[in-house]
Amino acid sequence: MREPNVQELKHIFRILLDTYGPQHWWPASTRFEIAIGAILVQNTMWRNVKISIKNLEKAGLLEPYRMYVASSEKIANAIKTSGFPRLKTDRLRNFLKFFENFSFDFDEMDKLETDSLRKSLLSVNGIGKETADSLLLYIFNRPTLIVDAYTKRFFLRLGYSPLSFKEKGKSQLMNALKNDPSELGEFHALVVQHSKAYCRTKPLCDKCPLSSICEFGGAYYD
DNA sequence: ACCCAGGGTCATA
DNA sequence: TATGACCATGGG
Repeated sequence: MREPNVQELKHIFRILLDTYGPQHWWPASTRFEIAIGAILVQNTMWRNVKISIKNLEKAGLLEPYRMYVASSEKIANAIKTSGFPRLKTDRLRNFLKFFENFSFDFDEMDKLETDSLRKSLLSVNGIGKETADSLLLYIFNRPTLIVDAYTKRFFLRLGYSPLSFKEKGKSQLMNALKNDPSELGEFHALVVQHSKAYCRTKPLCDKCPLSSICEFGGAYYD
């Protein structure tokens, strides 16, 4: 077991990009919509989140202050298709309460340094590491490597050690992607796309575009 | 009928 | 630090 070097990482990124093309993440028309979607998509398929967002739109709640003053019941009803409706309603409200400290203005949040912005986001009950990093990357355009279950499995399947996505490996990967938020955002989206297609818990290694460098033999899962 | 999804929190050891 | 229960709907 070893860690990937910069050349290998660049190669992997190139294959993914050539195979799947740009993923155009995060799919949303406003920054507020990204924040809402990031909370709703927790342990949930994006397809069901889209329905919830449409429902919020129809209910006139897809706007910070409108959602802020809306009843929990109204919100929960709109986001039902995303699962955990009561839990996620609380999380949305927690975020809005936090957002109020910045006058419901993302530009105000953007004034924080990345480290303190990340800590601030993590202080919200319902925003964990992955959600915080998604917001950092896709709302605030900060260079961030998002490490989710897919990412971990992705590197493990390729034969790399778990260190690949701890601090040291993260900076290595970020270097390979030039610390560029645009490329980092693309990479995460590509890993998710690739995982859906070939690298689920039950892998589909036939015709996998990474088969030439993947050491996964199908003998174990995760 | 069973398993999983673009997680996070909290209690427990 | 590291598991496990829990949150709940929709699709394969």
